[in-house]
Amino acid sequence: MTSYWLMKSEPEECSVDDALAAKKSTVPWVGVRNYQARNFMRDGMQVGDGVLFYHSSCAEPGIVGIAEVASTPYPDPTQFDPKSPYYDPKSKPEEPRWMLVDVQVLRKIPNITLPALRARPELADLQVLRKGNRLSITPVEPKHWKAITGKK
DNA sequence: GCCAACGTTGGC
DNA sequence: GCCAACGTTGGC
Repeated sequence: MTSYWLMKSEPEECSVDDALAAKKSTVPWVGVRNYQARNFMRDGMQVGDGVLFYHSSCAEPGIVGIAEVASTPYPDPTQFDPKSPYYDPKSKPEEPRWMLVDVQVLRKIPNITLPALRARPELADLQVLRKGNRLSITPVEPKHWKAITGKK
């Protein structure tokens, strides 16, 4: 059963264009340091799941690409790199704390901005639109996926 | 830069 | 296990 997700990325860190420019248009989703978001990647995601690629902390936050989960979960290598901003000294290679998946961008779409998303009544209960939502990965209901992408 | 919301930490 | 302090996210 295919599931759907929304994944936030700061474009200064990894934009949809950066991802498209990567080998196979695929990037490892490094840097998630929130247990709920990690659990979605580790326990919830399947290869082929749909992903809405969202730009956050930027001039025009919104959904900018359609992507999919492109790997099974594996340890985030940046947690073991002392030079990485995502370094986690408490995580041990034999017991990795942070897992990630690869994400493959399938196509770029015209930015569906936050105001545009909020303007659509059928998206009113999309999790990322909820007040105070800070979670960088959120599940997307099939009806919302369909409303946003026009596909099943 | 501000600040609301929320997660994490650590003392007890 | 509680909860205050603190840090981070992310829109504006």
